[in-house]
Amino acid sequence: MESIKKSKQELRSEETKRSIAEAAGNLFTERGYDTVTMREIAKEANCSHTTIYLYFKDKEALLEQLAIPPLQTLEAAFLSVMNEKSLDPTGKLLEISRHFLRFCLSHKSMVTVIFNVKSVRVDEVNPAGEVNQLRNRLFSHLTESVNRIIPAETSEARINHSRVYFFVMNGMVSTYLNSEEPLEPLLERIIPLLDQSIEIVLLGIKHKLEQVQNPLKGQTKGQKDKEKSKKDKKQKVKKSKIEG
Amino acid sequence: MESIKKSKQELRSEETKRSIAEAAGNLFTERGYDTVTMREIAKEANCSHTTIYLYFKDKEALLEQLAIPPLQTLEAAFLSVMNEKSLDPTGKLLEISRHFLRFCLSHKSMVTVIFNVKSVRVDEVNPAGEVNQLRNRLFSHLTESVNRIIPAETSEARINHSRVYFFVMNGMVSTYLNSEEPLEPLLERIIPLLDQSIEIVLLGIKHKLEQVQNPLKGQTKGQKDKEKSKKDKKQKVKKSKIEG
Amino acid sequence: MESIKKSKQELRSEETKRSIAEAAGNLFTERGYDTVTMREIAKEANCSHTTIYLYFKDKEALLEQLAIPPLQTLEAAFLSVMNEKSLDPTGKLLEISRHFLRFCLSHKSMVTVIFNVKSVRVDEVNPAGEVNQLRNRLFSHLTESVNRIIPAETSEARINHSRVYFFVMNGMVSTYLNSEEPLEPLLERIIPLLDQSIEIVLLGIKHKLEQVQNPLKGQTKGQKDKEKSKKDKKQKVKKSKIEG
Amino acid sequence: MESIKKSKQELRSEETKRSIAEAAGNLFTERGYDTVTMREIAKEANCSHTTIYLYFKDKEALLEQLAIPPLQTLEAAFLSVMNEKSLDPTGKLLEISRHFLRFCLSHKSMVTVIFNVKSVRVDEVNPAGEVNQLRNRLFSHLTESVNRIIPAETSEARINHSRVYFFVMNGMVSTYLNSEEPLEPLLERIIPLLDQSIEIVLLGIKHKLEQVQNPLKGQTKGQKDKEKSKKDKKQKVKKSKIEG
DNA sequence: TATGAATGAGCTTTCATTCAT
DNA sequence: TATGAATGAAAGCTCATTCAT
Repeated sequence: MESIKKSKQELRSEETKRSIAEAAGNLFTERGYDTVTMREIAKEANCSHTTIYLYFKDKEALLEQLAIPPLQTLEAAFLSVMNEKSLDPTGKLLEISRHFLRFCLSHKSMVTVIFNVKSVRVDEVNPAGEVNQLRNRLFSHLTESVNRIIPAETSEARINHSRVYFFVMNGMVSTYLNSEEPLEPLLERIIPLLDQSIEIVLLGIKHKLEQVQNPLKGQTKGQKDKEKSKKDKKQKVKKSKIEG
Repeated sequence: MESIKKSKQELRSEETKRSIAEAAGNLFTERGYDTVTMREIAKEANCSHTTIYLYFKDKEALLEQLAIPPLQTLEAAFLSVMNEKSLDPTGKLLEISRHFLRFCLSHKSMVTVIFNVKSVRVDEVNPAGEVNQLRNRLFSHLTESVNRIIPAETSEARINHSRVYFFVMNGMVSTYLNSEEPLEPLLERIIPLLDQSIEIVLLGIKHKLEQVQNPLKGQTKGQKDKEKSKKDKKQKVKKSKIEG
Repeated sequence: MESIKKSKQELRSEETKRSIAEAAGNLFTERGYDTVTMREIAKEANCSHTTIYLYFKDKEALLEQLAIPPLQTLEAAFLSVMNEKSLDPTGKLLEISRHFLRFCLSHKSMVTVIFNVKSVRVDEVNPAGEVNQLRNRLFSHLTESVNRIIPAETSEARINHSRVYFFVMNGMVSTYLNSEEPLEPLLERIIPLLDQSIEIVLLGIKHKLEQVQNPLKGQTKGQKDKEKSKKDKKQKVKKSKIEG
Repeated sequence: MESIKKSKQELRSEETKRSIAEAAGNLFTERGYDTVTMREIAKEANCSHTTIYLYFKDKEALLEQLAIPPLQTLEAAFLSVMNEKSLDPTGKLLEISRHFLRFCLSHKSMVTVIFNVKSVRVDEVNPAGEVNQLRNRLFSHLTESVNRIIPAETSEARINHSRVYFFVMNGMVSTYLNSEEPLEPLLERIIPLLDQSIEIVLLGIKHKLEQVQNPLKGQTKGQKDKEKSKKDKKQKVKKSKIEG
């Protein structure tokens, strides 16, 4: 597409760049950004460490350029699922969530480095502009997918409820981020957990909403107790300042 | 109380140690153990980096001493709540969860450093022995508190369901860990979110169990669709290998 | 011989390594291993201290690599002399001693660092294994060369007498080790001193042995006095505890 | 003597100074100057490390002040022996040599630090003035004691011959300086070696001089061979440039 | 394009020394 | 007099990065 014919040199050059990116990706993923050295990347990529600087301005740029394509691919996957006619909103949310979980666990460095605002310094001239934009779009896709399912009450309630979804997602990613289990078996094992968790959360939200609309029905003893104890909750919160 | 009179020197010394601990805690939290330097800690604590070594053997000891007492206090709080006669199991879980959330957000360094297994190297001779033991006990207290609520089905189901609780907790902590909002207002704001999230999860689990026991009742359309779509889920998982 | 053509880079690299080794050797010699810093070595070698680490794993490795090849060359010289048919035992000892003195004064660092047991730590896992082996072999070559000359009396007497040789050698090395005179003129000047000293010692030993075999002949007045004074020597030794 | 009455404070102060000096002396002796820290000295002296600075300007001054009294004592011992009527010159030399050896081995730090010119910086304003003067006087006493024994030939010959004595002394000190054997047993063991070595050297010198005066008598085969081989000695020296 | 050589900044840690009480 | 608190200088070493070929 881009060029009908590439000289051997060009091909070789591309291959070098690709192998550097692959090596860096693997190492960042396995051991995080900070602990990986340029020389290690070079060794893994079978080139000199100085060669890396021919293709990437510096270590941080390497990380960024490494991040953008996967994020774009992820967004494409999100959009594809959202436009899938054969799935209902819940199905779409599940599928998107699976994509998201898989992405985070297969690009570990991105979770810590890109999703943590701090590490991508904002004090530079638009250093991670594209990355940030992508990040924001991804989150809004997720939010939208959740909101399509939860019946519209007051927008405040809806927002609060949708947060539970994010907590679960964030929690799953955090929980399995440092797992040493190989990716595929790990996913095979935890995607059912993801499905189940989302199912539970949606079910919980549904019944919570029903409860609010019809407060006398379906309460368990625990719930009633809780209701009672709500009176002094605030006080409890205060009391629990256990640390200096 | 502790001592009637403290010399000015003693006070100064205590203050220095305290400010070092605080600075280290904050910095570890924000940027992790490895990337924070002793000189940075010293700068933040308004002292020379060599002064740190007067109070802490080395960087690792600084981390450990930072961690142990709060963790012990947290465990004491856990036990106190668990023995509280006036609370039902749900109330206990809520209260424990609040303690846990408050702890994580007020000791941010511990979340990244201690709860992430990697950072506390395991290849050394009992490097963080006491820390690890504490950590394990805390988790077992949480697990137990959850299990007291969820009706005993198969133990597998129970374990899986209780995981949702952990995902939510972990997710909340991760979400607000980097918040720059001051601690107390933040907690004031998000503890209702915590209560609500746990409530939703427990409600979801309860109804999920009922569903399983009585599979025909109470299904929503979304649920049925999901059921249908389960057939090709595995295939989907395979298909979604979107990255090399 | 070794390679027909060397690139400029190779030459530069070799020159750098050589100048580092030279600088380190000189400084170790003058001020000992511990007090010399990597930065000082670098300054003397006209390079950055980090450059040293390109050529030597660490400071200890620098020391070792500095020591082994010269020690091997020295042993080769020893063996060559010892197998030289045209020299009688005394001639061999003289020649070997000259080699030894030249070596010590032209590799000053090795005298303090290698011949002083302490500096090469023994508490590590075989830290200077090869160096120690070489060292031991060298000393046994020297011992053997001395023993070929001194007529075999009781082995104890022989050992004691041969020690005088070592004291002289060690003393000469110590005396001229810190000389600032250039090596060649210095050697030109002191090798006659060495020859003379060994000659004197051998002559002394010879006559001492004769004396013992035939105790009445050839005593000087001084000797007789000494003999007399031997009675209270032990007491003198005790008396001479002049320091607390 | 110095003051008829000392206040309790003065006594206590002197005691502190003494205990610091003792501690420093012990540690310097055992482990050398560089490796001993001020805090260690303080610990050994049962005081704070800051207290040391009340009595000694700095670490180097501590070492110096530590050195002077023993050196003075040593000189006094030298003079006492030299004035001893009951000893002949050889007996005096032996006794002085014993004192000297004992001193060096019981004040190890002084050997390396004071007898090695380098370590006592000369670029300061008379930093070690008294120490240097003492040092020089001690050496001249030794030289004189040797010269009283060796029959006066040409002064050049005398000087050269007397050097052998210094080589032996220097060699013995160097050899046993780092011995880990306790001092007293060590001395008990090596003072006979010292006596013997000096005896041999004096005997050797005596016969050497006789040889020179009467060159045909008393040559051994080895000596003759050596004489023969002298022709090409210079050439040998040249040839033995074995190192680059 | 590619690389080996070289470096400056910076890391953790130690130590002699000064400050303030 | 005596001391705990605090510090600057400097150690060995690593790493991302630039230079020269």
